[in-house]
Amino acid sequence: MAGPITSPRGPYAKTRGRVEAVRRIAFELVVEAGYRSVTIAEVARRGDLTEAQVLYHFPSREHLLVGALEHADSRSRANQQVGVADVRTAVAAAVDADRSDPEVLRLFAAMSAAATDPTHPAHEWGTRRTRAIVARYADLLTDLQAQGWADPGVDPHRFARRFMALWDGLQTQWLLDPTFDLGREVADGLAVLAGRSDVDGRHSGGPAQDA
Amino acid sequence: MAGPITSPRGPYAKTRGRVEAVRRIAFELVVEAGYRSVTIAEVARRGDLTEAQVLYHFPSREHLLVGALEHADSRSRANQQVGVADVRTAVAAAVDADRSDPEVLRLFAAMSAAATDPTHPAHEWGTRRTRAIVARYADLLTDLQAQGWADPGVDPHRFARRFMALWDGLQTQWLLDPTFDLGREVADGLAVLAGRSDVDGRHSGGPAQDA
DNA sequence: GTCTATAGAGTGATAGAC
DNA sequence: GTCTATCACTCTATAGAC
Repeated sequence: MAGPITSPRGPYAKTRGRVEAVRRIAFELVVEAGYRSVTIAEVARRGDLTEAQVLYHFPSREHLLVGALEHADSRSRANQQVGVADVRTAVAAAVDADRSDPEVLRLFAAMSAAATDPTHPAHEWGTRRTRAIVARYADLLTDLQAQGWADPGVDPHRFARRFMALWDGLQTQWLLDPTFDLGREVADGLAVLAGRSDVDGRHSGGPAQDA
Repeated sequence: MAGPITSPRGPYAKTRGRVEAVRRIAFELVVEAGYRSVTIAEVARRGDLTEAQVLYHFPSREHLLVGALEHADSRSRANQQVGVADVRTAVAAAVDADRSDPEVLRLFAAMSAAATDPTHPAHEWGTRRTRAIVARYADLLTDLQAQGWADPGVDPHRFARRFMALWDGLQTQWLLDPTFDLGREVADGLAVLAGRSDVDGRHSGGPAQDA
């Protein structure tokens, strides 16, 4: 796993504590007021540090945002042990958990796009995240196939890519205009991509509730 | 259609020409060096304007980027009349066209995420874009159903949401790590979402060429 | 390794001239 | 309506002290 990207610069250090504290402050700022409100000056104020101190540990504002992201990752990893008992309800639950902090989702969306540039500080974070998620979803499909829920003809890796893309894309649409049931759309999308022709995307419960 | 968001402030004006020129300059900067290189100073230099002049027509850097986006939109609208003869090759062709300017795609991805915030200058652009695309894809599915290519049980509006989400998501993944065939993935994803169980996502050509 | 001091570039707000 | 002038703030790079 190789540790977080914005790690302490040296092996000694007051740094460990500082860095952790700053990450938390940045994260809280995101939750409270959105990532656009995260500024070096504001983080310094809240942490009772000078701007130069913050800047020493996080060489740029973008690094600060990556720090907030990592803090969010470590937090949600705790809640992440969803049983695979019923995947669709598990997915819906995951969506619900996310939905309570839309500003964090916004940060994820913005960083995922920015991370696309190899020179961006979030690049490594984005690469790791994508690899990890694709691997997890591929495993998920394999399980679902073993349980007879998913079509055994679907390739797990390609499924994983698609499901991740679909989830991220739906999330962005939902952040833009939260008038549809994200949990339902993600869950139904999962079923369709898993090759279940019985469940939705089709006949089932009728058209979604938005226009 | 109501005209572009970054429209001239008044009805008279040198403005029309200026604004158009600046939009073009910003767009070209994106193509050449990525959206991060778009700065008020650089645009002013290239347009032989003062920074204050640029700032008058585009009250912030973000507005400038929206301008670049609109320029891109108007450009691609020309090439956009793809026949629906063979959808999958049409999709692949669209992907190819896009792929020649990855920096523009990056701008789209970044702005789509940022537009999510109702106070962001790109919000209206994002809302319009999403509505337009969803409407277009819904029509597309209806056509494909009429032709017997797509499963008639699939709801066009929900399909449209999904396909847009999938395409956007795959594009971001591809920008991050362009080691898979984006055109193929989008085309196959379309088939799966349209309810064609014969085509891919399954048995067909074997696993994709990347790990 | 940690931090101070400083300076330069980029962003954006305002008051007022034309 | 269009633009000049000016200023305050944020970000970031650097040199060097502790």
